[in-house]
Order: sequence, then C-alpha cells, then structure tokens
Amino acid sequence: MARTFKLTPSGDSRKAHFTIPYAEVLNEQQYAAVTAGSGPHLIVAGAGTGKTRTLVYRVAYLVESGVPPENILLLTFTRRAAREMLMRASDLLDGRCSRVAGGTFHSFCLGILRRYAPVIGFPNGFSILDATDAADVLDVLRTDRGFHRTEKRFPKKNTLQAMFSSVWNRGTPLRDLLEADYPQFIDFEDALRTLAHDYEVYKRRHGLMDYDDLLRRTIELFENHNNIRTSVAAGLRQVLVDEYQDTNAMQARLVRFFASIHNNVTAVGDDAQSIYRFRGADFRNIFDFPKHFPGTEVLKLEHNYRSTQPILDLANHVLSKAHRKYDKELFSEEKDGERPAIVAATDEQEEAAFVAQMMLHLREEGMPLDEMAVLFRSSYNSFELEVELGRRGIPFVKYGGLKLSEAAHVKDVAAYLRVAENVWDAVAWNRVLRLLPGVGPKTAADVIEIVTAQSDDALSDATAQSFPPRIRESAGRLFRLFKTLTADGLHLGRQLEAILDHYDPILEKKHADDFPKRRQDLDHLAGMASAYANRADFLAALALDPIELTALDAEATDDDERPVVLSTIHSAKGLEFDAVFLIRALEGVLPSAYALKDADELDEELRLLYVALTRARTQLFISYPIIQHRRFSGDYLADPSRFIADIPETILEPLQLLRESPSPPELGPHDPG
DNA sequence: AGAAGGTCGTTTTTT
DNA sequence: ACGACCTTCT
Repeated sequence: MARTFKLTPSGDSRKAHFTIPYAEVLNEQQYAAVTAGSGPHLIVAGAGTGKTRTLVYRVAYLVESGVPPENILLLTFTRRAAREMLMRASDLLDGRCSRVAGGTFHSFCLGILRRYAPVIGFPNGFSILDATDAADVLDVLRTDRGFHRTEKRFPKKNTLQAMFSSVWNRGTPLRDLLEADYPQFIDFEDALRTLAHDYEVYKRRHGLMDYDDLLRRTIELFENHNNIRTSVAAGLRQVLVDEYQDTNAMQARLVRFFASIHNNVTAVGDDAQSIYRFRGADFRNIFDFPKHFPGTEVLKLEHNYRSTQPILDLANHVLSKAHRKYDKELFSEEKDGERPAIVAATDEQEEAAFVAQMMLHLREEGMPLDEMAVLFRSSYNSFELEVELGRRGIPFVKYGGLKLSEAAHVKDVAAYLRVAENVWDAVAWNRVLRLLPGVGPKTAADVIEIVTAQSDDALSDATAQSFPPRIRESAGRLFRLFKTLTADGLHLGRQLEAILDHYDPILEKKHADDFPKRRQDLDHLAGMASAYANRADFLAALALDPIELTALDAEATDDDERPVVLSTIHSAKGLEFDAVFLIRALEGVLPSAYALKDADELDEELRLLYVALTRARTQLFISYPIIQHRRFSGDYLADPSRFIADIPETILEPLQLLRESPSPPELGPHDPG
C-alpha cells in the first residue's frame, strides 16, 4: 500500500462560510453526525430518526466545508434513493451538490469496470446479465454437459443461479452452502464445480458480467492492480454509505478499498432493519465496522420524529419478541395518537374492501391519497386489492412487482441493442435468433457459434451466407437491422424505431391477445431511451434501475390526484406515509413459509414486520383474511401471524368489521363509540 | 432431428 | 402468467 501524507485544511478553508444554519435545523445528535470531522464514523440510527435528512445535510456540510462535490461518493440502496437525496442536498445549496457521485454499489462499480475492463480481460462494452439471463446461460451449459440426463434430480437453472450467487454474496464455500441449504444436491458437488467453471469461461469468452461480477471483478481489479485502486480511492475524499446493515461482505470490502487513501467514511444503518439476508447481507457487518476501521467514532440518532407513540409502542413490542435482543426502544415526541388496529376479514375480498373503503374515508378527512401505503410480503399479495382499487377508481402505483425490464417484450427489444453494443453477447443473440421462425435452441446455438467465431467483421454478408438455407432470408434481415443500429451517429431514438419496425410483426404474432398493451410499453421505452446519451447508458439503466410497470401507467394517466402506493415491504425501505395498511399478516406469508424452520430467518421476517410498522406516521392498520382462497388446494382456514397474535389490546386494538346485509358489504366506522 | 404447440403445476424478498 | 415437460408436426 502506498504511503500517505495528510494535508490539513489551510486557514482559509477552515473559516468556510456556511449558508445553512445547521445548529438551528438539526437536533443535537443530528448536528454532531452532520458536522463530524475526518476519519471513519458509524451512525446507528433507529427508524424515523432522520437518517436520510442527516445524510443529506452532511453532504451539504462537506461541500460547504470545501470538499469538491466530485470527490464525494454517496452509496445508497437504489439509484432512486441516491437521486432523491442528492436533489435535496442540491436544493439546500443552490445546485452545488449535483456533481456529487451517487448510486448503488453495482452502478458505481460498473463505472469503474467500464473504464478498466480490458485490464482484467473484458471488453469495455461488456454486457450485463440479470438473474434471468444468468440462469439461461447456466441452462445451456447444463444441457451441454448432459446434466439434464442424470439419474438423480439435478438442480434446475434458477436454483443453479441462486446457488452460485450465494457463494459469492455470502462468501461461503460451495461445500458449506450445499450442506447447509441444499443437502439433496450434495452428491453433485463435483458436477456443480465443473458447471461453475464453465460459466466463468463462457462469460469471459462472450464479454458478459452478471450482477455479482460487477462487485467481485471490481474487487479483483483493486487487488491485482494497486495503481488502479490508488487512483480511484484518491478521488474519493469522502465516502458515505446508507443502509449499511444491508451490505454484504463484498460490499463491506469495497467500502474499505474506496476509503483506503483518505479514510473518511460515514456509514449509516440500523441493525433492526436488516432485511436482505437472502442476498448475503449480514447485520453483524454493522458491528464489524469499527473493527475494519480503527478509530471509528460511533454516533447515535434516537429521537423519532416520524411516528406517534402508540405506533412505536407496537413496533417496540414486536421487536422485543425477536430471538436476538436489540437494545432499542424508540420514543416519539408525539405522545398522542390512535392505537394501531388489527382487522380480521373473512377473506381476501373483504380485506381488500376494507382497505379501499378506509382509504376513501381517510381521504374525506383530508389525507392525500399519496400519503397512504399498502404494504405486503410478496408482490402477488396485492392482486385482489388491485382489482378492488380499479373497481372504485382509486389510482395506485405499485413498487416491487414485476419490473418493466423483466417483461419478455422489453427484454427482446433490449437484446437487439445488446447485440449492437457487443456482438459477442451470446445471450442476446440467442434471444433475437429464437424470435425468427424455424429457429429453436439448436439452430440458435449453431448460428451463435458461427458469429462469435468471426474475429473481425462478425456481421458480414459472408457470415450470413453460411447459415442453414431455411433461415438465410430472415437472418439476412436481422443482420441488416444490426448494420443500421451500428451505423455511425444514429440517435438512440432512431435505433429504437428501427428495432420496433423489425419487432412489431414478431410481437403481434407472439402475443396476439395483448399486443396493444405490450406495444404501448415499448412506446414508453422508446420515449425513455431518448433521455440517454448512448446505448450503453440506456442498457445499464435498464439492467440496474428497476422501472416498475405500474409506475409507468400512473405517469400516463395524467391524473390530478397523486396515487396511493402499493409496495412490498422490501421496496418500501426508507419511505414513510401518514397511513400504512399492512395486509396478509398470516402465518406462511409473514413470516414466510420458507422461514419457519430457522430461528435466524424467522428473526429476519420479524424485522421485516418492524420495517413495515415504522413506515407509518399517524395511522396503522394490520389486516388478514381468515379464509384464504388458493387456486390449487382450495379454501382453507389461515392462522394470523405469530408476530401479531397475543398482543395486548392496549397496544393493538381489534377492529370489528360490520357488514350490512345482504350485500354489498358495508363497513363500520373506525371508532363505533 | 429439431421446432412448435399444448398441458400441467406453481409462485419471496432485489441489485 | 410463466416455466417445465410432453406430444405432435415439419
């Protein structure tokens, strides 16, 4: 490691003129965190204590203290979070914070790798594989090796992808992972190693990186090329990390690299809100922070400004039931407020009717719709409610459902762009070739072999002529499309037009039933594309920025009233609302059926509930259906979640639904007395 | 042989 | 609504 020599600020910058009255707008603990000096800092912040606000002000403070914005890095959990925080910081300082670098670990690493990829044997224009793409590659390799014809059941593509991803994200050797989580596949250890090796070779050969590669290849780059590590870290005078409790070992490692020159890190997190264990996150990371950064100053934020005391009473009560004890007790300045309510509905439809009707009631009392949120464990938990809201004309957006970028038609269009960007991208080739009539797995594989074997002009006419006669014509048209796309200086919007011309008839044939809806999505996509400077940026955004499908719909409807939010609890992290409805509080849902046998996993489900409850400012409703309709197993009686059973009525108030007979169901007012 | 079409069983959370 | 798997068509 290079020797370092620290310059102390000169007299001038020390007397920086501050335009923001920090001491007046922040409480004492926040002020201490915002104005903390150099060196490593860990801010342990409970839910609703102004964590985001503190980070925003710290960014502004650093800029005002004379740190150039481009030397500050703000790492957040989503790119949306980074954008919002930097916008707020910029508002505080008339735009001066807009040049702060911000984003997710994945997007920041992507930027580094784009620059240095050739150093580790990848093209600058390497493609990014999402989890589905990665699984598809593994499926091809699995078949090539003949593992689909084993006597005993061999793991399927999605399982393989999950297994290999866990090895990296959890830092567990394959053997240990198999013993702990996949004992049924333990005999295949050697075969799995072979497959993992094939996968590495394949990605390198075709210029592909999956999500995990973005992190581990950056680590590899820093480890093997000290000069690159030094030059990147030298430009990062301040590193701020949000949601530190949800980082995994690779991310913690990256933070150490980023801060390895200046040693100025501010990490913010709450161990009680760690909810990404399945992705290798470990809340213990947050306690290891002081070990990794000697001399860490630990600061705390404890005053809750978000929720009323009755809501915090429930949250505290729930958390106290955790296996592992948290020394955490949230207190609010707002002592009054309504008790959270628990509602037992007869079935999912009644639960949906209750939520919809209570929303309309709150709206009549003056609460804006976009100050209400419905939270749930899994994205499909809201299907009945979506129907009900549609019936009543209540606008909504849904976060955490199916992503636009994961829809088949969007992946198809992206595949054309990917081939244009990286002709060796076999995954994209496979996709576009399979769209041609008469092309299945075999023909596609043969064509990919021919194309990727060309060293210079892969898209030449000669290449096209070597294809089987039956696809020569359609492949020729495909090649002409790629010629158009790669022509110099063709605007991205034009490129999408060319793709849609080619793709339209294919889409119409493939999805005759819902062609107009899908076509509309693609028009949105083309509209979004024009905001990007080039193909690579657009493709990166598509791969790393989740674009929710219904969020697009909401923009399109141009309604004057902002919509209600429907969200998975995971996607609601960091958000807050006046009223929160938590639906499907059932055994097998929250906690998930997958988590029932492991104490650590159960604790994570409980923290998930804790996160959901602490999103609420003044109103909190928990509900569950007594009878669940299951499409396959028929109706059955469900048990309320163990986490909310047996809570004293002084903390969680039962709310009886009264139905006016015969129908439609009419609901009683919140407080009948 | 390899593509296309039909049927059955199934759904955690995300970069 | 989607994938895995099986059957039928070219």
